[in-house]
Amino acid sequence: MGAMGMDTVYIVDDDENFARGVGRLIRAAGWNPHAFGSAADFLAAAGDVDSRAGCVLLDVRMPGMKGPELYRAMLARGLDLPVIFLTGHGDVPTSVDAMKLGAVDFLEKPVGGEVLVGAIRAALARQTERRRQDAERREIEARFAKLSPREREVMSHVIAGRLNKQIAADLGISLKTVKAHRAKVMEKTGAGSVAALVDLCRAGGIHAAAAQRVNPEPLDS
Amino acid sequence: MGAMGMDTVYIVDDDENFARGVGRLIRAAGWNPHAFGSAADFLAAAGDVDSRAGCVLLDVRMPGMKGPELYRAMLARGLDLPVIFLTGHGDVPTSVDAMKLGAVDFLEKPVGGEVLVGAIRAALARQTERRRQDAERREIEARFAKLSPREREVMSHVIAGRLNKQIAADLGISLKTVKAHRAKVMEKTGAGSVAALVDLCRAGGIHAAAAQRVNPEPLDS
DNA sequence: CGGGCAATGGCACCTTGGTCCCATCGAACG
DNA sequence: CGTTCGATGGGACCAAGGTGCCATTGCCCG
Repeated sequence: MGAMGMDTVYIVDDDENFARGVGRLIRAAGWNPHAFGSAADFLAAAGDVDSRAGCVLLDVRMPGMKGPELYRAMLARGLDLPVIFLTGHGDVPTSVDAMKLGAVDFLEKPVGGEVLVGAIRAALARQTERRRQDAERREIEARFAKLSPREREVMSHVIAGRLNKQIAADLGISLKTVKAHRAKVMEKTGAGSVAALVDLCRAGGIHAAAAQRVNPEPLDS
Repeated sequence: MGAMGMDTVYIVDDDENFARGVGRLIRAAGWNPHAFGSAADFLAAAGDVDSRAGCVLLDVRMPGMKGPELYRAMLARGLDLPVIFLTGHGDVPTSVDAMKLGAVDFLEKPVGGEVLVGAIRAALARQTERRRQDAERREIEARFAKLSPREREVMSHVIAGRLNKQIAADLGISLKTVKAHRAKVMEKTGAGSVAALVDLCRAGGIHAAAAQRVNPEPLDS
């Protein structure tokens, strides 16, 4: 682990002098710099850096894999740390493509300390937000993980607004059994009401199984 | 009105020759071009072009208001048509700022016909999606518009998962009255169940009024 | 092999929700 | 001034949801 709760800023650049300078700047700003001399070096260590708060500064022009290529490789393997591109001789198409890909920023060397620190701050803010949402999502999914397949099935009918008797008919089981499953669902998910259960499911990306949804025309007055 | 259901592509560029050429290209691709010689001209006509399907090609360098400035002015007045920037001599910072602002693309002149058509296609697709969501949203809000203030208040408690008797206590009214309001809500919104009502409210951006939400810890087994 | 658990279901009872009927009061509209 | 409508409420009644207690069957695991 790095020290304390400091965020780590990974640097991938073949220019050692530049990396050293940026590293000092980052440390002075209160973060933990970690430099790699090539895309390959970074990917090799990627397994260890994942899941931590941080962001990456990528040099666009490097021997071997270029910055944008590395970013694509990262996304492909689910490592989506926020990326800031740095380049000595940037051209518009490259910067536009990088931004379309989701880069936080695209800066030209030499870059002012203030600008770089600001970009890193933005990247880390993005990362923090992403992790917060992930945590929330996983917390919710942990609740559904406790449900048996049958219980999940009943739940999908409940959040579709079906009555217990309708669910019983659909599944070919008795009313009592539906009530039993339903009670289990409410207990395991911790939802205190149908409304809360629906909220939970929506937040967890779970949707109703083909239900009588909302009427297209409420009143035809 | 332009002809048929063709999408309109607005062009804001002080170079008449360029605008004419691009106009021909756009027409050949099946869209309806509409050129303006300056940002001021475009904004003057903006009231008429709003709410229609389309996108805008903005020249970055023009006498008077520049492309990015115009884009900001558009956003400020709620005119958020998708924008594609075009420039003769682009620099990286400008393109990056434009992309951060939400531009669909940032292309350098001279631009290949294929590239421009592709960018326009992407912009129009973005616009179509935005309009679809807007329409959905307005359809849902139309339902809530039919509710009286009191009914909306009761509804917010219902989607918070409160029982009728609790709502009655909260609002200081009788159980019977809550039932009456609740029935009106279900009738006017066309929601066939509490689950459907919750869905409708979430889709319409309506949230519950401070309720007993979901328990933090479902089972402490 | 016995215990635990998911899935099933019956019976009884109580709480809630939903829906008829009805009524009053006040504000807004023509 | 009468009508309409929102907000309020009562009574009766039925349907639906929720709970407790109980039982059976089948599977997996130690």
